[in-house]
Amino acid sequence: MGMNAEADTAALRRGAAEPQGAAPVAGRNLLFLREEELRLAQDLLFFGYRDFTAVADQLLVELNMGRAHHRVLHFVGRRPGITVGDLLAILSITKQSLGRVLQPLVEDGYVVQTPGASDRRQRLLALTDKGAALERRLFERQRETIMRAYREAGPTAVEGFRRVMRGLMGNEARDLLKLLEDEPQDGGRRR
Amino acid sequence: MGMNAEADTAALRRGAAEPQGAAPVAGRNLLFLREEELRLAQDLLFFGYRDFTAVADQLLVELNMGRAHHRVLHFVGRRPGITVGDLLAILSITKQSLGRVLQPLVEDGYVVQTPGASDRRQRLLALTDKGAALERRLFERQRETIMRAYREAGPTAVEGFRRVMRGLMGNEARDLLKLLEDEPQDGGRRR
DNA sequence: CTTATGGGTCAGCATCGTTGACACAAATGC
DNA sequence: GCATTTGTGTCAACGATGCTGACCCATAAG
Repeated sequence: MGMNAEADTAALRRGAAEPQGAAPVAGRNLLFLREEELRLAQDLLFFGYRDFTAVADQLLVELNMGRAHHRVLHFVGRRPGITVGDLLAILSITKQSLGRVLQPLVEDGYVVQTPGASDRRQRLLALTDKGAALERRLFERQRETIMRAYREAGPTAVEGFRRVMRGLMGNEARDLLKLLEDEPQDGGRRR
Repeated sequence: MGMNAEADTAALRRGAAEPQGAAPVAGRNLLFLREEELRLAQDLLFFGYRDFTAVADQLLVELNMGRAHHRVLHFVGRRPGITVGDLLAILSITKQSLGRVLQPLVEDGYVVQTPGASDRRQRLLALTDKGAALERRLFERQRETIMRAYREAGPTAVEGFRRVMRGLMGNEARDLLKLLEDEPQDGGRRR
């Protein structure tokens, strides 16, 4: 299964009016770049993301929390010891917006802040047991959704999904993603 | 680098893979269903969707509109002649929330409402030329993003991406998606 | 010692989602 | 033919989550 259709036909790129209707699927050159296919991608992203987030939202409502809380729990869980600054970069929100969500999470004992060892201005974030437990409950919901989608689609499709999703990101997001994927327990974030 | 105990325990807790009891895909391992892989999926969806929507947001800000406006323009453009009720189902929001966005779009001449032929209570929605032009400008932005991702990933990956995204949706969303993919039911422009 | 940086916080505002209640015209049922 | 249901609009109030501007503190760096 060859991937990589690097050859870019300028005609297709510029959305030259492709024939609709009886488009042969056999050839599968760069047909997947037709306008209709790209519009479909918009739809897929909308519905997919909408339903993916919806499953966790149900639980959040019961806890009087919002999606913003979930995002914090998720990324702090992903990267225990993360700095506030890095978290802000990941979420792409302002300090004030984060504060409004983070503060209650700390007060309610879901997240702990500890001064950085090398830089005591930092407040390194981590989940408490309580926070980890909640994050896990939220994860279990989405896990079901993702697992079903992955299992039905199969490994090859999953690999393709990953490639496309990475491609949708900007360079900055790709770097942030690497941060999350790294194994080191306490990545030496230099400043 | 001070060691972070919480990081270690969290990492350990996450380590174990657990192949679930479903029938294995013929001859293939299910490693892509490990917890770490599923967490990665969460990250990918977050960053991917975030950056995908961000490109259009820039333009929207200049026009004093929000993402909600874009969604309406998109789906009305996808389905000219769509009823208010169907649009509500697609967006999964309330009549009131839609009204706040739709009303200005109509007043500013981006969308037109025409009484239904068979049911005159309905207000069938369609884009005006002005609306179609705006929707196209927004689309062009996202088109670049999707096109790049698709081209870099290749046809096989794109097919996989589609399969996974469909799998993430609930049944209801899948039905709605079919509605959008159906042959255009006339009612307006098509480039 | 001075300045830059990581982080917090107050005040106010915008967007976009919610519920509840009510209005009205047209379709539909009996 | 009248009662009910349905499709849509709308008012009022509230909640979650973004934003900007301004200012503070503690610590790091030069």
